[in-house]
Amino acid sequence: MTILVYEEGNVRKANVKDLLEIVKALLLLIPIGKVTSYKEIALMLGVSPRLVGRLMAMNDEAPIVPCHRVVRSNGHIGGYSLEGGVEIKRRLLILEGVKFRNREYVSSEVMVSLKKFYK
DNA sequence: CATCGAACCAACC
DNA sequence: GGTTGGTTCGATG
Repeated sequence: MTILVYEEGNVRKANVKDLLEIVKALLLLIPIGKVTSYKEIALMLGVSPRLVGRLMAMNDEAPIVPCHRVVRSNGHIGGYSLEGGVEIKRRLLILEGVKFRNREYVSSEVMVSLKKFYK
């Protein structure tokens, strides 16, 4: 369960459980009607975007912890492993006021950087 | 814009 | 050990 994390020029150990808690906290910072990307979170944590996706899937408190507000870096809606799949994800986002460019992509203006809230 | 291949990395079998 | 994802990037047309 322990993995390596690249942080501020150093490599340190962390376990997936801890990362999951951090990710949850980050997700709660995303304003309603906005989204962020797997990449953004991956860069902040120093892990691979794929792992971020896995962490989302491990989130047992969805949609209270809004893992549906995370999309691909190019705006594509991405995936959703919970009951209902991407359909539910899209519905939740629309419900929150997220604008879509088309069925698969959110509008670029709803992407928000989490770094603003960091530090 | 769309598709493709490769790198990604812990979980799962 | 091989496969599988809630991905990304660069190359190509």
